[in-house]
Amino acid sequence: MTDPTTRRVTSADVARLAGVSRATVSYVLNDTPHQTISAATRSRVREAATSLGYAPSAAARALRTGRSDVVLCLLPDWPIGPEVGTLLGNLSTELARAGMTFVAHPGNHADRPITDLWKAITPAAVLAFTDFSAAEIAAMRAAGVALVVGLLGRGASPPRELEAPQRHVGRLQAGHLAAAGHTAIGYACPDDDRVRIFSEPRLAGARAACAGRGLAAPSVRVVPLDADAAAPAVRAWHAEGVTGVCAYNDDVALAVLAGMRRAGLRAPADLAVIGVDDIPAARLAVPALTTVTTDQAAVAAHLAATVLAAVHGRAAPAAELTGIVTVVARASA
Amino acid sequence: MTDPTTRRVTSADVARLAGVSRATVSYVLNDTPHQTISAATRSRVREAATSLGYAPSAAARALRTGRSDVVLCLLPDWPIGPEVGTLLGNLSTELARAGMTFVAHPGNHADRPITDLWKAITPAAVLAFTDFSAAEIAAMRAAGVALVVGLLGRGASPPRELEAPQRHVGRLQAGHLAAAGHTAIGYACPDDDRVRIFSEPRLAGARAACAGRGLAAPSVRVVPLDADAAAPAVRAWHAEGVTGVCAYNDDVALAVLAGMRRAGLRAPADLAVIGVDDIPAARLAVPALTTVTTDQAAVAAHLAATVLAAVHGRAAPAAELTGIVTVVARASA
DNA sequence: TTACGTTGCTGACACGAGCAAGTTACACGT
DNA sequence: ACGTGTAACTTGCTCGTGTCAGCAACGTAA
Repeated sequence: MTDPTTRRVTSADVARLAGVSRATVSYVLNDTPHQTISAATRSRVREAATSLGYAPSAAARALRTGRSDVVLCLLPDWPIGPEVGTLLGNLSTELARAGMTFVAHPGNHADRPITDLWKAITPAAVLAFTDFSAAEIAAMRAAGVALVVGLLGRGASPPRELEAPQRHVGRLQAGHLAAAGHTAIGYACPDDDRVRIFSEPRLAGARAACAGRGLAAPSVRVVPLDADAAAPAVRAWHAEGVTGVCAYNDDVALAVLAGMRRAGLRAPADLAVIGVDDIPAARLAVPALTTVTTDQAAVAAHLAATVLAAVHGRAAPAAELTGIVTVVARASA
Repeated sequence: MTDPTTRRVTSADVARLAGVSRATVSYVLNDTPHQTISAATRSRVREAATSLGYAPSAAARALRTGRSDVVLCLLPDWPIGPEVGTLLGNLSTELARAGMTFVAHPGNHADRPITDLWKAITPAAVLAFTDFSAAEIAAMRAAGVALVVGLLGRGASPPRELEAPQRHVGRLQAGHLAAAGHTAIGYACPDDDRVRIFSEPRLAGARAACAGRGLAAPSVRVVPLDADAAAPAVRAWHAEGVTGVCAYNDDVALAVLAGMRRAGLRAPADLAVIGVDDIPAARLAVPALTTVTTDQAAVAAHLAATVLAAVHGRAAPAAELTGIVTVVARASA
């Protein structure tokens, strides 16, 4: 497989074949401004490059320029769903348009200190869902990372990039239930502590929506992803008079529906349920699940703009990230 | 944000502070074998490095050594589910253990030619779900990529790494239905052509299982992820005497169940359904969905071993990748 | 005394690309 | 004839690291 005999094609090879100097090759292939190179030479160089299959060395380029055009996203250690998947895809497209390369690193920060990452890749920017410690940020700076963005984080100021839309998700859920006449509202959390970083802002948004309408704060219960385990929580809500439940996401919402079936309750008559994400299973559930969906393309565009602005030394763009969250009304609420 | 005043800490800075030469710093920090360095000097260098917060430059190291310790995975352009997510996570852990760094690039190969990738990153190996063209492979080789692995691909020889387990998925599905006494079997495909690369081997496996038992080939129908749209397909199967359906994945299986509800059929009495992936919604469905699950940790371990072997110039390990797929029997089949 | 091995370190050269500064050659204006 | 300008290049330094060859000092055996 590995073939040590075939040497790498360098710009020197191209220069030799085209009969010019290495500098000229660099100028031509990078379209360096303020350089006057004849059309004939340009095409000779281009031809030589393609005929040799020349590909510039990423390492050498990064070393020389000091920057690397790579944006690294540290993924959380819980399994990512399709929404995060599309977010990453959109982000990649958006950044590629600006000449940057987006890559994601599935995180197992327990397994491996992130510091090991910098001796493999030196990104121009790092995105992460969780917050960084001051020491981690210092380490990244030392390794040459220009920008560090924590997307979510408890009580950070200024609020993190994704904090506002996540809060709005919860606000919309509770608002939808309130608008339908529900006055006692529940909030269904997953039993996985690792998603706290997402569930906390959503719950905060739901709380705010209730407070804004003079309703009692949501009754929070943990709902495992299992019908039998979910049933007690559902019964407890019913007993305390809760008539509408906001779920952390669609999976949890489906668990609430399953628990209701076990408990002999009907949605939305006995308990209305609203989820988040609009996964395919949501529209296929019985009853079809009302949910809240986020325009991932818009989020990606905003994050990309933020990264690009910071990398180029401009101020971060202010954007309205609440209009991109919408309710998908179906039968369950 | 960007602070051009603070210069990067280099090994020369460390050397100066420790009062030794740069070479010594390199030997100490890399634990280079066959180098005799006194314990006193070693600790002086280590101390200087940590006190300065020294982090070696990934670019310079990659340039010098010619290799980069990075394994890049090109993701397909359809949204990835949690299974692929955990596969990536496990792969990352497994490779990290061997000192390699795993990153994933969400692919939109239409948007951007992959060749642009190599001028940002030069990976030691590239994994991809789709097949590469000969030209693409040549381009990667030219850019210094040691190993290229296509995980799936139609009619490739030798068969791709993931081909066998994917076929086995289909074989297990059909086998489970046959064992339950079903003799006329259907196969439910998604309406998204982009997942062909996965659905084809699975369908082939189901076909093989039917043929092996003397049954007719599965009746293939496209089932969109919508109850109303799925109902006609379900009715058609019922009309032609099909009593058991293998679905491409759990989402499609849920669509079949939803279509059955529309058509007034009951599972598993009228039509048994078996999915793939064991997503959370599967166990919460009515009836609870029987499905097939893959041990992603085992797959990750095998892929990691393959990559490591190739990078180090050893032969690829042969592994049995069929025992890691198992049926999760629930109510729907 | 001389030859030789070991310990502990340093000097210098690559790796491949970007870019500032320098060098021709030629045209133009006076 | 002579300075000036400019098109079209080239020379040479630099980025930060790994590593080979070498060098002094210090035994130690012949």
